[in-house]
Amino acid sequence: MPISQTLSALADKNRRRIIDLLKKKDRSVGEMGDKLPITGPTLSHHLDTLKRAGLVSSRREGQQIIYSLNLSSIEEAAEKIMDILDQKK
Amino acid sequence: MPISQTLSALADKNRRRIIDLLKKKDRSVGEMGDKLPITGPTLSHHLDTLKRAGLVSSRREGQQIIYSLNLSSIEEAAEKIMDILDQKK
DNA sequence: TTAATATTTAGATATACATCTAATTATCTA
DNA sequence: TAGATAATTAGATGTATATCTAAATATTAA
Repeated sequence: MPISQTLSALADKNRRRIIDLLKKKDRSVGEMGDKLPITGPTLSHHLDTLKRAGLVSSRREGQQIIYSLNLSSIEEAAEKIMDILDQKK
Repeated sequence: MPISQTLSALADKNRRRIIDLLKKKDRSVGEMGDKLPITGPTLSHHLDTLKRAGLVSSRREGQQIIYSLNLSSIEEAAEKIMDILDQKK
């Protein structure tokens, strides 16, 4: 995944709040919407951004879509970012 | 420094190239300009962005402005980003 | 003090993005 | 199958940003 895309995805506060919510457990869009100061469509847009950046995944469960953190991608992102910031590189 | 600002600053490829150049040694604007595919004014704008994000500092030496990495801020940025991505948080 | 060099600032443009309301799609249930 | 619920898509708007050329500022040197 391009690092620019990962960093842009993380640069938005509401998207970081989504990531924080998903750290605790997988959640439906509606459940996250209750905890965020944005409308459903805006939340949907942010989830799409996180998904295209590879940071989250989704699955349908009945009427709901459940999102979860993509742990391996988060790990990979952390490594790439450390590479940028590592002075000894 | 707000983490959003740090991440936005790092999200641009040319700004990451600037950081890479400054890892090796302090450099003047002109020297960096020779190594980047952008005009002087665009470079100046990126340097300003990095400076406002606290990632670089500058000093005048004669006609030239010399930029350097702000190592403590880079360290702090790395910690904050790891906090975001740390699943156990 | 005039000319040359180095960098920034001003102003313009095109693109990306965060947000909203309204409309659409998908699923479940009565 | 009709209505209710969940989520996404469409379309609009305002703001931010990456880029450029041209102009302004700061320093040095002749």
